[in-house]
Amino acid sequence: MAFFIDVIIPIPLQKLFTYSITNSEANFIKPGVRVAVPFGKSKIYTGIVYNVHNNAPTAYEAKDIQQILDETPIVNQIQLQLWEWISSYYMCTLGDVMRAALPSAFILESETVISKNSVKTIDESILKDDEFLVYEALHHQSNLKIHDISNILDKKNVLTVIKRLIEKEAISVDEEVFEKYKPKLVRYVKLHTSFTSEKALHGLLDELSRAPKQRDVVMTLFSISAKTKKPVKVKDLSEESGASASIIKALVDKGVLEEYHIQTDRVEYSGEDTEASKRLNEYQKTALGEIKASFEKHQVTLLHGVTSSGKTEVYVKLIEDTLNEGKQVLYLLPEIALTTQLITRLQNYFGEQVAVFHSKYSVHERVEVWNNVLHNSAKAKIILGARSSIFLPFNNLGLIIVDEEHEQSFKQFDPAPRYHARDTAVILAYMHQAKTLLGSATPSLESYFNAKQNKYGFVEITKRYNDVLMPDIELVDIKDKLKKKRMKGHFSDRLIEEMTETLKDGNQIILFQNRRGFSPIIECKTCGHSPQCPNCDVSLTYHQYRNQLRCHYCGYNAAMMQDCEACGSQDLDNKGFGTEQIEEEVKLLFPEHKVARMDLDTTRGKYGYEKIITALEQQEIDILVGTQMLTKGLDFRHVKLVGIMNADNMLNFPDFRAHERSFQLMLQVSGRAGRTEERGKVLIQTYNPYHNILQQVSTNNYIDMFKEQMDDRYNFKYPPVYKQIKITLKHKDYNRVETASIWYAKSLRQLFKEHVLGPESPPIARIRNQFHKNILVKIPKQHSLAKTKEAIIKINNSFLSIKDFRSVRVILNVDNF
DNA sequence: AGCACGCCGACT
DNA sequence: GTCGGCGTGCTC
Repeated sequence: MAFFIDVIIPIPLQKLFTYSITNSEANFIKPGVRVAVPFGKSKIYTGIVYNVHNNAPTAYEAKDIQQILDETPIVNQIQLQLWEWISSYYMCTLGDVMRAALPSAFILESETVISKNSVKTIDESILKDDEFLVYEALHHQSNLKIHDISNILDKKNVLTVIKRLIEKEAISVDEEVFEKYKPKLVRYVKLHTSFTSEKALHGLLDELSRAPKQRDVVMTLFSISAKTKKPVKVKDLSEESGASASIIKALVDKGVLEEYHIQTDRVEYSGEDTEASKRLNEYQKTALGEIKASFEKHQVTLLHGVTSSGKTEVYVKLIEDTLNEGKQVLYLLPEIALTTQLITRLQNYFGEQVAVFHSKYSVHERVEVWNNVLHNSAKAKIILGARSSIFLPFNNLGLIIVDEEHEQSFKQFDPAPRYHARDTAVILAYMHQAKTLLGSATPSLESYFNAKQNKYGFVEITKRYNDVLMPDIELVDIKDKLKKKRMKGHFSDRLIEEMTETLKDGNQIILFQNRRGFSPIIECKTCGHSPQCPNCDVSLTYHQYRNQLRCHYCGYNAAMMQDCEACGSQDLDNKGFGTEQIEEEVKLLFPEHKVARMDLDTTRGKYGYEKIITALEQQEIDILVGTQMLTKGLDFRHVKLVGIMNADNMLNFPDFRAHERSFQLMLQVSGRAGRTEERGKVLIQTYNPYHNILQQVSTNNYIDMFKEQMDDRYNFKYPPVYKQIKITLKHKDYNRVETASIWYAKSLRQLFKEHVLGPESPPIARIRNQFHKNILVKIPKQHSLAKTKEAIIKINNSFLSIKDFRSVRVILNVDNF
């Protein structure tokens, strides 16, 4: 009987591809195994086996696979099921999901390798200039990659040159697949077995008496292995004995020492013994009990605990319980909250059972975590990770914790799969028959709504840890202050007053400004012109630290000009303000205090973020100015004052969630104030202190905010009352997207009537020279989401069959919030 | 997504 | 006249 496999290929194509395999391969191959398959004319891709069957395709001849890459599946059945769910719910291909799910080191791709034709030498005079350049390069290097050749010739289209060279039989090409992951090997040494007897050993030491350095090394080796009773690393031996690598090598060459390698993990925890988890206070204990009770009835439970209420301790207890049942735990956090602080805290409790998985890890490290989870290793019982860790190969999951559940960064916007990690986690937990705990001080409306609807269980902690009071929040009317001339730059007299007071007591201050850059916009005072990005429809932002103008959308940058490009006037003005300018102003106001800034620019690099945090922790910084980043993961005892420089720019953001987000953001930032006995103080500067959201923030009234926002969501048919799908069309020609989007919206409207909004140009209509158009489909709760998606896919297919529209890129975004 | 094939403008 | 631009179609 003939055997075939359906394979997922990591390209955005809807279909699976069928390959033929031999009978003996069929014994080996199981779903979830990687195979290398030929695809198209010359490429070789890594595919994941989806299933094995005997149905020969009728319309075409199935190709043979090139090789099997794994002995056992690296992806399990539950994962394949989850991939399936993501691809159908978020309207993307399985290939898209595969690309996002697997560490890139698992996805091998072939590369074309060019080498000189060794069989015959050719007459160089028949070669053209560019051909000769390549041919000559092959004299120095045995083989070249496509990439190397484009460097040599300094152009991108090199395929024609290569083709001509093949015709002239000067070169040959090969497709090679490279294994990207290499296990890390550590060198160890031991005494050669011929010296194990007492007598041989004495002989050896005598012999070495004339080589004291070498003798030392051998003696050190003895003492280390006697002390640790473990294999001895070359590195340790050389450090301990002070001997250079060459001395050790001489001993190995002599046959005195024997060298061997052991594969080790790159990520290893070598901390102190685990400490017992803390005892919970009364409120935490009650909450824990309630969560457990809630899990009896609900698969998902929402934990609403005010900032600093000690949610983490409650999580720790739940994790302990789950580990005792012998199950794995996934602890999801937004990327920026994954700080060393939290990692160390959990490692103190659970030691090496904690594995961390996030984007700053190298591909190698990720493969190791993946394998540890796959083999249910003791090193990966608890996974602490950002959104992509939902893709790890869990086989025995008992609990998923989604901390800071309201965070927007759980949703992936680009590229596909545009999944929401919190919602996907709920599905994943369901597939494992596991429980999900969502935690937040400011839950998202949708989660709170689900809890209200009794879809989720609900538990609250209303008191802060150690009964610390909630910070005192004061609104400062800067419109009034401005009128009364009580503003110094962007600082009101109230804020300066509180800052002075705080600094006098030796406490720290955090200033929050929701915008980066020095002053986003440069404007000519004479003609009103402001420099624009050539690729996007935005004004360029001024960045003082490099004295340049930058575009936040495409990365374009230019040197800051001296005079206006339009009229030549030298009178240029800064409009708006960002973190850099606040930092400058603070330095002028409080010259004797240490000021630092935390935003995307200052936290680049692997440890940029940690450095600032440590400095603040050790009180090397008195005043920290920053953006969003400040809201997460910081837990400092000496921050007493938090200043929100301008509440209005977030409230006025054109998005249906702007109010909800502002509320969450302001409360989260406020939560940074006064985490110990002393009560913290928060000042919010605004032009509109009577704004409902600000009133709700200042009274910490989540319920009111929820009710009022939900009314709006009902009235304007927004989530969580309605579901929504956003369709974005992109093209470099404005007229093309325009007509295309009108066509698309019209087709949608025939089916969904008034539930279709748009097409509309987004506030920034052009990004990277592509014009955008948005169409929004709102789906009432009683409508079937699946049917709606089917209909959209149908419309999308007819859209793509129209010749004029084929070049328009369509992006479908389910739950685009 | 790649990559080959095929048809039109700007250069030796 | 060729080189190289990118619109179009296909991939088991």
